[in-house]
Amino acid sequence: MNPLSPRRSPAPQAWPVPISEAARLAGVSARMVRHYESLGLLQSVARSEGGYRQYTEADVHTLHFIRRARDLGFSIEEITTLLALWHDRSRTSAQVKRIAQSHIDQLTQRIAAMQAMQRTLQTLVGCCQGDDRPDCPILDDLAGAGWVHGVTSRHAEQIAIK
Amino acid sequence: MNPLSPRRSPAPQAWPVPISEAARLAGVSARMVRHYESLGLLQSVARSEGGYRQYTEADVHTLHFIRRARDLGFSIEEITTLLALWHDRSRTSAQVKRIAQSHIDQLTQRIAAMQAMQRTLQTLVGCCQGDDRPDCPILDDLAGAGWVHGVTSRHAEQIAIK
DNA sequence: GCTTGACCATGACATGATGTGAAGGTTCAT
DNA sequence: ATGAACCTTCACATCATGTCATGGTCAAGC
Repeated sequence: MNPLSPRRSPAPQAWPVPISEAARLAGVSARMVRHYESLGLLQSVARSEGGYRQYTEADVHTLHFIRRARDLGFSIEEITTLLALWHDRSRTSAQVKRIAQSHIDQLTQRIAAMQAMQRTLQTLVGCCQGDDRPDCPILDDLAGAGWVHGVTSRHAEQIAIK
Repeated sequence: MNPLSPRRSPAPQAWPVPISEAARLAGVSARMVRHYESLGLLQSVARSEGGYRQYTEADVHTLHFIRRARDLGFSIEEITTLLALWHDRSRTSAQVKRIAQSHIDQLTQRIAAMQAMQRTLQTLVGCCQGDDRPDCPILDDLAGAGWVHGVTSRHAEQIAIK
């Protein structure tokens, strides 16, 4: 046998598969596979006599769904809902679309907040000589250019990030 | 005395001030003021006989610095460095600029990752009827449109977010 | 002086998604 | 039957922040 190949040959899948194989196929870590199960995203995983988890093709498909959703930035809570809709034959596409649109909106907000930070920083960096001298408009800003004992009123725009 | 005003009048600051006042002036929570101290961002906060922290104007200034840096998205670790540079008279503006630029670059990456998600989602949402029927390209994508038992090869572009 | 209420201190636990490590049991090819 | 590779569960760590619990302190009014 090829000494480089794992104990169970990776070739033409024989179901069910152990957790490491399920994780590999779905593109997540075994750690997260167990975690998703503990969160209820993956129901009723079969077990061997010795207590080992055994994954069916459907299980791996679900894991892959979760992976893809996470790649798109959905939270576990949102994924829970998406999975439920996926399995619900009486769902409406409007329900799914609403979740996706809401997520897009969240992304939009967070992107805007980060871009605001970026703009401010870019301005400061643009003003900084970046030489051997200690004078630095970046530190001046952080220290509060207009700081007078007591309250400041500068830095008005603070968009909430998350 | 005005029954609506707090125990200590908020008027023309008398130093030192207790933690609640320091927090209010700096725009952070008292919880975080203690936390920053435990992290070493704020050294040697004086204490009253009863053990209460007493903040000087310089302390509040430092807290305000931290607040501003956090608003710009700097991590505590970066802020630690920025504070050290702030207090280091032999610093060079190049050192500060390097940190800021590095942070801008991080922001750029994260923004790009989120925009990629957003684009993908926007495309999917644009394809979804959003009506009463169950057919939904969004779910189809998550389920893996081209999913065949075993590994998928779709969804190539995955920029690492953080 | 004693009570009262507002304030403060410390410490623990929670978040969300994930990694890491320890201690011990299982599987399977040799 | 042995040993390597794999699996199990549990606990702890991350990061910045909130909240809660328990108990001590301060200042004002009686």
